[in-house]
Amino acid sequence: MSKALTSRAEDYSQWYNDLVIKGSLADYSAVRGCMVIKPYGYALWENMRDQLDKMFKETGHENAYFPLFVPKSLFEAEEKNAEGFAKECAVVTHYRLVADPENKGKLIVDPKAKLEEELVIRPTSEAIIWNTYKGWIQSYRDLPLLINQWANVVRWEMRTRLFLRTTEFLWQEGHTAHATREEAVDETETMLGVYATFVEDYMAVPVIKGIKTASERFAGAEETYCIEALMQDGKALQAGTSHFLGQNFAKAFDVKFSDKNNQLDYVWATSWGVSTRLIGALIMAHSDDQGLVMPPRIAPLQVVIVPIYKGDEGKAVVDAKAKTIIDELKALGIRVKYDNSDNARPGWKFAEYELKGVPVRIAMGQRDIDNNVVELARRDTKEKKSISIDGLASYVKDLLEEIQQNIFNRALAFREDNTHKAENWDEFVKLLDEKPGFISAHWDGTAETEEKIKDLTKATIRCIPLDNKKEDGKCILTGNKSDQRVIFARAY
RNA sequence: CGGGAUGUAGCGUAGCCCGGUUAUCGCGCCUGGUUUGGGACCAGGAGGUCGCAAGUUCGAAUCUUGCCAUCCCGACCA
Repeated sequence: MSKALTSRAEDYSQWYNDLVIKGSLADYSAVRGCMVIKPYGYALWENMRDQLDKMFKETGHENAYFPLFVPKSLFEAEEKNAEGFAKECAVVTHYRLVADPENKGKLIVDPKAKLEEELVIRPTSEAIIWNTYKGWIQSYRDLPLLINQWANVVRWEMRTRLFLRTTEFLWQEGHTAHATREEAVDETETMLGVYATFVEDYMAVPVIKGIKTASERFAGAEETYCIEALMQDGKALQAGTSHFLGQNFAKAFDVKFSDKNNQLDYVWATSWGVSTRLIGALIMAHSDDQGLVMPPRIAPLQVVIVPIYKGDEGKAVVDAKAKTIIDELKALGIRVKYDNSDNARPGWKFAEYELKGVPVRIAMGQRDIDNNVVELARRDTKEKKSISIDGLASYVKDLLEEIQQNIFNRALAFREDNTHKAENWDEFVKLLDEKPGFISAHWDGTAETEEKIKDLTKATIRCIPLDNKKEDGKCILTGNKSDQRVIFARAY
């Protein structure tokens, strides 16, 4: 079986490091479960972030920034939320170190510098944001309040997984306040749509939009919407969530507004987020045995040009020709790199840029220039052909779009090939072991059954699809009546 | 935090059971040269608290104990 189909994101990273390829996506830092995002990986994140940010603004949102530290008393305010995150909070208890009197050159926490009230490092920012909103909202004229923040958060998980579950991670979290339930629900669904569009159209990863069951719901939410993606090893990955928070936070933080009739009511809330986990999704959805495959729309580099030459004079000739091509590509807004470094030979460069997933590679040498062509290689299909230099830039522009489509179609075909229906328990168990992927099956709707299935098989209900058709059937475990299928899978 | 495994150069490793000169090999790195159309070749070179600490011993990478870290499996999870 190929590496791509057996590996998780962290294996890929390890694999690149094993081969000592420069520019691998991440390294572990000294802190357990944290990651250093190297420039190439960060460039990818920036492209993702810029696109998302644009989409948030198009839907009327603004960015703001709230503090990293959350006083414990604020954190406690919304009980369910606090309870849900309590087990994984990093907590600041002191504000100073002093020299260790018993151990020269070492430092200890100064016992005299104990904080009156502990500070929780945000695992999510509802508490501090809603405490702030309290001062911002008095009237229906202040609503809706549509704010997003780009930030880092810390969740001290028992077990970490590179990209998918690091102790500290980068994300965006939107927090909105509305006058009515309907408007808040609309917002929740709108933002889920934004995520689905982004992940499908830009990351080329097909997703299923759905809602979580009660037991998988975000702590403090009334309803959790999600997008679920399928990785190449047949495991599901929750790629983004959008929560309808009801009036829970407004009540916990006492955020009320006067409506047009001067009636006082609590505001309705949503929150939604995606994180650097999406990078993991990208890696696991598209990579193959030659390395990463970057969808052109968010690829840090869309085109790399590798010159082939003999001696300094030969190099000068190719450099000059390449210059005109690069200018044309840049004029069309294409992210291009010309790698004429003398450190590595062409074959080495080919392999390296394949590992990095650069969608299009152009190789050119004297032979090509004489024929007014270049050799053009696609990362997604590994096809190579000679293309005329005339009109090359627009050809490449079209090709990038074609690659984007092809990568998405391939991932979609994979998902369809690995989505099965199970009609009874035996089929369900057999599918899980033999054809891992999404399983569409009937469930009686109870938390007990869901729990039992999880215990028996490790499969969880990923979501109840939003576009679900009603269909009479029997629960695969209990045989009780069911009126719709839900999506099961083993998940990350 | 429970069960299992592993720690030897930047990375991957041999050696450990059965203690004994200067710790093995490959990749990478440095210098010089020849090369350059799919991860080049030759020659020379640098790089090690053998995870940490204590113990046993004339002698410890190797045996013992403790600690630390990492990985896998659970519980937890964007």
